[in-house]
Amino acid sequence: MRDEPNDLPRAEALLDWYDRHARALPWRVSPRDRAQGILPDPYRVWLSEIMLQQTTVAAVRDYFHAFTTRWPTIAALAAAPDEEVMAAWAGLGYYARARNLQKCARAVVADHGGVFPDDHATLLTLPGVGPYTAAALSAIAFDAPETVVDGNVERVMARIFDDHTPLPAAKPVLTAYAARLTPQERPGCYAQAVMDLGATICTPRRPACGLCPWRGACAAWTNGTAAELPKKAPKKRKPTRLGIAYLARRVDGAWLLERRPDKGLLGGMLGWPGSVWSEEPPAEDPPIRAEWKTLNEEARHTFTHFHLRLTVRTALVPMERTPGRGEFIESPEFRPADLPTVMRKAFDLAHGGRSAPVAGSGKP
DNA sequence: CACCCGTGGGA
DNA sequence: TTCCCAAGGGT
Repeated sequence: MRDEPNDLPRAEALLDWYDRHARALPWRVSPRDRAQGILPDPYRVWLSEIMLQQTTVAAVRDYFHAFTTRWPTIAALAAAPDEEVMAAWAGLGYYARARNLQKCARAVVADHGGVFPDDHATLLTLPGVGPYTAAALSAIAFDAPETVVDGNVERVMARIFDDHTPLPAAKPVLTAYAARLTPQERPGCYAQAVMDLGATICTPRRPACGLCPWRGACAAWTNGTAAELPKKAPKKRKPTRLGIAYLARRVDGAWLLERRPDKGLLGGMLGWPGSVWSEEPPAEDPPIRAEWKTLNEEARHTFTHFHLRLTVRTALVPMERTPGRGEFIESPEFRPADLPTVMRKAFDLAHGGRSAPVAGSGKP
């Protein structure tokens, strides 16, 4: 860290800015309404926070609307079949979130009478709720003065204090800075305000320092280092893995699909039976005996830590033939939108053209 | 602590 | 094309 600002930034200055510039979001209660003592439904706050983990507001919007329309309460969500929740989450990514969403909903119903706990320590015990989400729920849904630290807050703190320690090593220090600035008053608005500041003004690239209410107290602004912060540890480059997907269609139109195991990549999601994905050319492993044809184009997809090139093979199989693995799903019940994106890409290639989103599914 | 876990949009 | 990034959590 270099020169710390002489004066700490004041929460009041940020709250004034937030009162004027708060974004209206479907899971949010406006600052004006919060001033009247109105707090948001903890269920909606929780759902939005889980969806927003490592995910943009733009990507979350439609999913949030679809979920809250279909499952308006945590009891409704807890009662929903796993497959329906996984299908509704399809395309949003990080599918462990959806599995933990169900676990958490059921835990709240079973262990807390269907009422979201308002205690920070208890929140931390819930599946899928870590330090960030527990603090966000405490602050936003219950107006408790907890310190939220997400990627936005890390960036804002690194700049305010001009801290050049690379992430993730810097996280504890940045958390301590954030705690120093957290006010006792209006903690819910403050939590959303810091994150909004990071999302709209103190952005990763080309921060709009000229518009920042905390500019006067920002060491990085003084030193001209804002744009290069926060520092990050160098990333590894992604290897490319190869695989084969087998898209079998029965003569009656049913598709052969397979539920993936709960653990690991795309856990719990529906997908095409296929080979293992590795950097070596895959061994053939068809799920059913058939005359397989290979598509000219392969499906390409990038996951968190590798690129995938997926060879797509298709076949038409007679009614009486039984698969070695997977299960035929009748055509009317099969919705491509229920598949994770990589599987939908394979389907689109086989089917010719992008599959249409299902009406009312809320998917892009 | 290091690694695993998706996706789409923008530079 | 390629890289980076987004309201992290679990193991």
